[in-house]
Amino acid sequence: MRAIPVENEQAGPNERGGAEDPLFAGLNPQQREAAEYRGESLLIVAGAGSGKTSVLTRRIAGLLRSGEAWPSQILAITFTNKAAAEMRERVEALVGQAAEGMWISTFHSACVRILRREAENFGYLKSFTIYDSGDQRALIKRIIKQLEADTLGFTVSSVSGKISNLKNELADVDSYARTANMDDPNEVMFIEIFRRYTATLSAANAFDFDDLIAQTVYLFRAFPHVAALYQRRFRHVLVDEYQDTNHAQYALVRELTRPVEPDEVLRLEEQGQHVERLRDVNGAIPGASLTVVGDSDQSIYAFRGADIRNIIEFERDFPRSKVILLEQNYRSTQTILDAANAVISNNFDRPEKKLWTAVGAGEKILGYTGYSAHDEAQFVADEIAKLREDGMAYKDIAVFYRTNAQTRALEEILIRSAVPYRVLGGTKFYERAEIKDVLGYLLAVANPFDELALRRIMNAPKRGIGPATETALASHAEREQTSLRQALRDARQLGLGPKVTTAIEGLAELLDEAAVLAGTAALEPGREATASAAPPAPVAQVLQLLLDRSGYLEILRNSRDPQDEARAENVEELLSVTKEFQRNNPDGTLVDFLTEVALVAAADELDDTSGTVSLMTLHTAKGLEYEAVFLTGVEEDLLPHRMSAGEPGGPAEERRLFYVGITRARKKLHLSLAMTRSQYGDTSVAMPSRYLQEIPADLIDWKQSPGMATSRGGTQPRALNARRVGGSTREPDALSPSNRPKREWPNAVTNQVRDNSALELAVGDRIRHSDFGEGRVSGMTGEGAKRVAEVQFDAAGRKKLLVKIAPIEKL
DNA sequence: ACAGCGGCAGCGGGT
DNA sequence: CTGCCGCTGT
Repeated sequence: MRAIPVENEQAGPNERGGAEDPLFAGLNPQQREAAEYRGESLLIVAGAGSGKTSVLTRRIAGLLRSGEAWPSQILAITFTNKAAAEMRERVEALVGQAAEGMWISTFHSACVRILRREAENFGYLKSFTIYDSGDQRALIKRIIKQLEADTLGFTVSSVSGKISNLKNELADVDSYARTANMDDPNEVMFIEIFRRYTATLSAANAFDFDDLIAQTVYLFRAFPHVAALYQRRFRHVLVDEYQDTNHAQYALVRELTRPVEPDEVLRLEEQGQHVERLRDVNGAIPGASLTVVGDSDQSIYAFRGADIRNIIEFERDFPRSKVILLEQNYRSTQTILDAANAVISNNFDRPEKKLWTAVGAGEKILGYTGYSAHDEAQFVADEIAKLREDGMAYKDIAVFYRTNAQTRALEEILIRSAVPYRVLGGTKFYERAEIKDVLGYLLAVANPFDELALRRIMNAPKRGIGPATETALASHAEREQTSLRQALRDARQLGLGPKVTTAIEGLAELLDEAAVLAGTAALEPGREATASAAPPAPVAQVLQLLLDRSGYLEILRNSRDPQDEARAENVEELLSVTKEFQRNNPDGTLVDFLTEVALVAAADELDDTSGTVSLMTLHTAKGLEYEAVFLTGVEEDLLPHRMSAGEPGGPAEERRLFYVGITRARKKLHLSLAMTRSQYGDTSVAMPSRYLQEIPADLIDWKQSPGMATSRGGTQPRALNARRVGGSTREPDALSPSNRPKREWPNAVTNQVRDNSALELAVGDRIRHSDFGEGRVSGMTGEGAKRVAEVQFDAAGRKKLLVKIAPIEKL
């Protein structure tokens, strides 16, 4: 993260004359108005790089300085932990210690805080578990198997997607069942799955990610006196990235900013809450002031329910609202902004907005078309080397891609080229099996009703508790109307083998002992007596006990599987995470630790001092900026992604994703693609993305254009942009027949793709390649258009070539 | 109960 | 190509 000076380092000279308030120094007139405006509701439409965080943080600082608000009356909500951390840091830089009393957090962590405080009001324990998507999948998988729903075509991902969408719309099983068509067996089955899923979660005293928001809304709606506590408390609610809010989040914001009715105000007063200064003439507490910041052009989360209408219809939703547009960009060169504006203007039905900058044109965009993903990656590595020679630091360079699968080729080449890099947001530490196992132990201690956690650790490490034993325990619990945890304690009654019985009892004792140590023993009814009067032990100590006595770590260390060594190191890493947690949070409980782990899963605290190139998906890139950006894989079926084609609004959303990528670059933007791309183990021809055509030709220097790459030397470098389809640069989002990429862009690229289909090749043939020179065919695989030749080149080494399009001839 | 295997489905993004 | 599932043999 960049160092955040108090002055706005991005803004140009102050455009207003006169005595300057240092708090607002350097803000342009629109930014300043947005920071100073006072009213019920404010929408700040903040284009990419327009300094919105500066505005938000100054707005907060202004409220505090003028005495309009106490820190505790401010709630600032972001989507990511990273954004929350940055905002906190920047507010701290302005107001110092006062920042500590503010809630600056993500939607999810704000809701967890509320739910933990209020859990006991609606049938949960405050030690509830948060199920991540992996847990959710595991649970759904079990339910599908129980119900044999796979025979009806149900998959884990279809079910979890549907449940998630419903929760984002604030639907629950019952409300959904009321509207469903019960003549449809698939509907009936889905409802049964959903019902069991909901029941299991609630029996486990657990919430999934979507529940965190939805349940908070239900809580507020069902208990107005609970809602009133928060409506009274938060006088200023600020929401970042408002274009990414889904319906549940929107509803939450509405609930939080609702006025408190006079009778509820009286109730608050009876509880000893201070209300006198907040009451209006009618005795009500007016709704909190709401500030939302967003940019509909950067809405890229429709897949998880984000509803762009929330921002588009803000003025209708909040009738007395004010809208302020920030269009001056302090990040990129005009060339980059021109490209971005040109691309995004192809999305129709968007509020007009054009970014501009005072910094000048800058360098052209550099384009490159590789023969393969590796060739493309080599371009990235080579250009990074050049940027280095020109004095750019690795940390100022980023490489973006659409899908995580694309990292492989990039990583291979970067390693080979000795470029230091790190992958942001990839496979996460907390998703590794051994980490989930160990966390399972902690979860089972923190929440004895968490059946999923218990099942996970039952046989990890192996103690001879197989599926049969697990089923026996579960049915015992069912029969006795008790928990799985209690069933473990009752193992002796089950008539299992002596070895297994001892193992189960050992696990039950270990968990009980750890619960006493952690101070969670009293959670189970009837076991209060075992609770210890001593204060809860630190998390690390509890974990150490669990690891020592379960033998988990020991078994990994003694394993002869070489991978287990790395797993053991990961577990040790987790142990040091718990120690670190305790240092930072001396009073932090086990539940606090587990909450942090669940919500801050990406341990990608970005420290820009690391001196590495950053690799990430386009989604991860939002909100970040780099001196130089490589946007890779700009191909049809990748960007726009194949799966977006059938979705309403899909291609438009993919275009916004491309736009987000372009606008991350400060000085130098690179666009690259490959002519062939491998997936599922085989290689196919890739077409240049339709979005490339939307960038004016004179903004891009093609080091190798798609045209050049297909017919060496024959075409003009800018053939790609040379011919435009007459008049129509706008395309409807639906994939109408007249609108398929190939038809719409009958340009040089698609027409010039080489076709060697007829070329006969066999092992042993000598060939000449226009780049790699002469070589001998050492292997042939694949059929028809996917025929691949493996060639041992005399000078260039061994390569795999897609025969159909490779620039080769037989000798 | 469990290791080892072969067959098959999946790579769309994140709290 | 990879990871997961179910089958088989011990």
